[in-house]
Amino acid sequence: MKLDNIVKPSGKADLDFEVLEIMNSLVSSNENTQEEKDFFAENIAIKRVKKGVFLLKEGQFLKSSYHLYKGCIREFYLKDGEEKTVAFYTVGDSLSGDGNKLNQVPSDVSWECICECIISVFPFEVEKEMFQLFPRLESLCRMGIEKRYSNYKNAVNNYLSSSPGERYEHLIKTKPELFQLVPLYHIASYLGVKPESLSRIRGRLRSSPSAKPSIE
Amino acid sequence: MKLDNIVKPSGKADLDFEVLEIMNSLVSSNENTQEEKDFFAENIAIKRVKKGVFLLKEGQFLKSSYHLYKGCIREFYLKDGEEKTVAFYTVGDSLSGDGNKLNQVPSDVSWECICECIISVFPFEVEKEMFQLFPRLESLCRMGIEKRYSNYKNAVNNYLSSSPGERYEHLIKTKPELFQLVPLYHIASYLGVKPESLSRIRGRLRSSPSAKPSIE
DNA sequence: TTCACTTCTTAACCCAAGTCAAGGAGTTTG
DNA sequence: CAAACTCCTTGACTTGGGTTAAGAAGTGAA
Repeated sequence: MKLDNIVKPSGKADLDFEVLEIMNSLVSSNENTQEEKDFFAENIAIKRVKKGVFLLKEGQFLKSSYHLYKGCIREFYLKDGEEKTVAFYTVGDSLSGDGNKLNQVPSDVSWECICECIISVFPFEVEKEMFQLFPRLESLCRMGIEKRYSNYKNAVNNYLSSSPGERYEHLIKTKPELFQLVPLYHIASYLGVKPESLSRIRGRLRSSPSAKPSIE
Repeated sequence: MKLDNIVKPSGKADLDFEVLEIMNSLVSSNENTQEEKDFFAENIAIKRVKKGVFLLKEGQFLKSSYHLYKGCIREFYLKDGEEKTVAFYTVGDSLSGDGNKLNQVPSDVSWECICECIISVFPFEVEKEMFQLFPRLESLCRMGIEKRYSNYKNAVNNYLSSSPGERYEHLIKTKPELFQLVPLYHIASYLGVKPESLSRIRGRLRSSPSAKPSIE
């Protein structure tokens, strides 16, 4: 298991126990054979990255998949000089650039760590090698992608059939921790409105708390 | 090759030459081995279906993938009793219920043929069998899904960062044939507005033809 | 302390989409 | 033929987001 580029938590000893724990959980899974786990231990790096780091910048070629063990990452792209936030990734989420692995095209999104994160790094070449060594895993990955694709479709449909206000209420219920991590103007962008509008939405909800548009 | 449920073009002889031609193209591809082509011939059905037929209804469990050789299919779901159109599929498109193959859940979208269509039908069990017989094809399918996922993401980003008017202009440029096949209120729904609004958008574009909002 | 900077809020005004209602054009049906 | 129906358009009004501008609250620096 590679441990390069580790940013040590300030004032701690040499060993990063948080990262070590994640490594251990990786190689002690009982969904994988010993060969598979050895392969992971050999080829997957766990890294601690600082707030503000970009795992991917617009125009770059993505070379690895990432998995988030801790922290929060914002995905955005530029449109008319403005950053449009399209996703927030938190613990347990994968960032895997689905689709642009072979026919490599420059990315049109960026991935920015909005706080210190712990991630695993899984290069595409290693993935390719893994699929050759363990065809069973390619099958699992295919199903995993199909599942993510399906979830994403549902998320898009929900997004499109709700108002910015409803999206706000849904987000604050399902991911309240985001509001501690991310400035509101990023959340506004994610909800599809300008910061001023999010302010008004919050104002409206404040004055009629959780009361749906009612006939007085 | 199965040819069940064929709707014969009216007044024609027993053989449906259009369908036969598609079958021939399927088994004469030179991207596939002879074994693979035999498997296709054995397991893929080509069907001609009438306008108005539903390939999938909300609540049903999808059991097959489809590929469109001719015609047009509308995908929609119900939201507050209203049909929200989310996609139009035309020649060359695949309808493959990505994601809901194994952990089967009832569909929340419907697929309606808006005109007579010619499709291929590929049951999931057959797909599963195919993956076991020809692992090479599972690899290709995985990459295909990744590509579609990626395209879909781009489409969503474009959708979200454009106005209904821009979406209309883009659609009429890229898929003008749709406007011959589909009533405008379905297109309105697809563009994310009510029919009345689409009328006004068309009116605006009529009075200032292809002139972007200009300072006079 | 003051100044600069970031983030969020508020107000005034404009514009586009939603809503409701009416009507026209083209079908199909009796 | 008229009646019914579908699809599209138009008008008047409401609503909510965009824009611009101003300012409040918090932070950090000189």
